[in-house]
Amino acid sequence: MNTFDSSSRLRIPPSPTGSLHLGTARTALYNMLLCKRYQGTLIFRLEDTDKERSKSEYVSDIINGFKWLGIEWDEGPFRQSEHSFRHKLVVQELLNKNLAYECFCSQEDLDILRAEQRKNNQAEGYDNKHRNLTIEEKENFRKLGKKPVIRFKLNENEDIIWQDLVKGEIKINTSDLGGDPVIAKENGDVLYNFAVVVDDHDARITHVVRGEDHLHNTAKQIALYKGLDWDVPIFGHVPLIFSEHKEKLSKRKHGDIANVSNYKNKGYLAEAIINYLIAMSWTYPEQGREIFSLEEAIEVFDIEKMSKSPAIYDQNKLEWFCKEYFKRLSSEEVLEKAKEFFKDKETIINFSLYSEQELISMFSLVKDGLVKIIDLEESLNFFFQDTIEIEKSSFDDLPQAFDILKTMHKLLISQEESTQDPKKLLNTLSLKTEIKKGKNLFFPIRLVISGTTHGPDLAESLRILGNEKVIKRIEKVI
RNA sequence: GGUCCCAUCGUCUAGUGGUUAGGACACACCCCUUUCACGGGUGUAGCACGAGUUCGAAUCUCGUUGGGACUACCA
Repeated sequence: MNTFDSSSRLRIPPSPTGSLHLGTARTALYNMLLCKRYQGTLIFRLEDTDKERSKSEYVSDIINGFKWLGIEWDEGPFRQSEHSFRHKLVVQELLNKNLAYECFCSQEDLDILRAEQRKNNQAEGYDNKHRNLTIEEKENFRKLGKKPVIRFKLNENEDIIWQDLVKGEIKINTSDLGGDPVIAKENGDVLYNFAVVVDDHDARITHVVRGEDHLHNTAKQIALYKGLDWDVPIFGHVPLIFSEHKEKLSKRKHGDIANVSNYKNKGYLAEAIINYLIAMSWTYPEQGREIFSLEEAIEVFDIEKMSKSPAIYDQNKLEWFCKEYFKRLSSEEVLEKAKEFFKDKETIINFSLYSEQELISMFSLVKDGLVKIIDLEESLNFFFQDTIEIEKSSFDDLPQAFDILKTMHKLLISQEESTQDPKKLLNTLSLKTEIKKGKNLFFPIRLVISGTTHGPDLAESLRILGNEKVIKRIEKVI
């Protein structure tokens, strides 16, 4: 059962009530994959019916995030708020058809009702009390200064059934939907479940692919489609991204990892994020294939092969993808990306301190194993620092450390040896000091030039740093 | 509480009635390396449980358990 073709119209409908969420990006990505594969049309719509919470800064964050990731759409961005006139018309239509009604229950009434239901172990929800208010009753409420919300009349005890693209048949009874849903607030603003139906219908959306947290909304929305006598789109509910504690990833609780801009700001590779996001819940048909481009995924992406269960966000796996992508880049490319990344940032990395050739050598030392551009500050900082801070105690477990350094200093000063032939320098040192174990020879030198025993290849590092810097650093210690 | 979804190594997954249950990440060990990495190799580790259907069940059915989502005049 493949329902997609070139007449398919899908959508990405983020809400600008927060910055771009990783899960939003992922469902957008799935929608785009499907659209591109079947040459359908992708509509971008901002769900900004909540005027209080929607902010223009979030709009640009979301759009920038999508652009950065390479998520493209065909139509839009549209704003749901632009359709408010149309929304009100449809509300009126529902009212006229007696499919919706005015409800004067106050928030307090509802709270009391819910508390009561909870106490009695009943399902919480509105009891549809105001479904059949007489004209007089309504007038009385109005005289009391009460303003109504509009509720949509759900058919009683009706099974809403649909064939979900990823979950299979799903059946939810209207009596389990928490009472007649409010479609328009007291102030006339329409609510999500209503606006989304009108907008999707007007945009001639054929497939709604979204997170499984919308499962119950879908039942409400199908009821609305039916009430309005509109064609019901095909639905697909993809699994959620979980945190390591197996709960829905949220920006409030999980901060940076849920925030797309965080990845961008730290210099992650968008291609790696995309690959990880796809691979999270879907497997490339070729056995064992994990690394694939967006273009390759578009060729073969299939929503029916989507996992049904949530994927736990795995930083290790993400970082593995990141490393794989950096490995596939040349040193020159990584250097270019770094220059671009650090361009407007305050950073220790000063590209004018070394020649282009030296920079390329430097980057080739750390390129493999790099997760994100910002990590370069840590792995490369010793090339740029004026003085290296070293804990004196670091030398404690290294016998002959000062012997090595003094010898090295002498060799360099006398120009018997040079950092430009680091292998020979190191060899001579090993012979002169009679140190066999590499660690005892290398660690003191590492400490002196970088302040740490971990880092890029020592010989190459010495060569790039050059005699002058190395001599200076040794002199600070001996 | 109610409704719905989900269930293969710690994690992501392959598997659609007959497999020594495969791969990847992570972890451990070994090799390579006069250091650090990279790379290569090996290993530890899984079908939640119980019935049923069947000659045969990770795979089909039911139940149990566990986890999650939803349950707004948010989206």
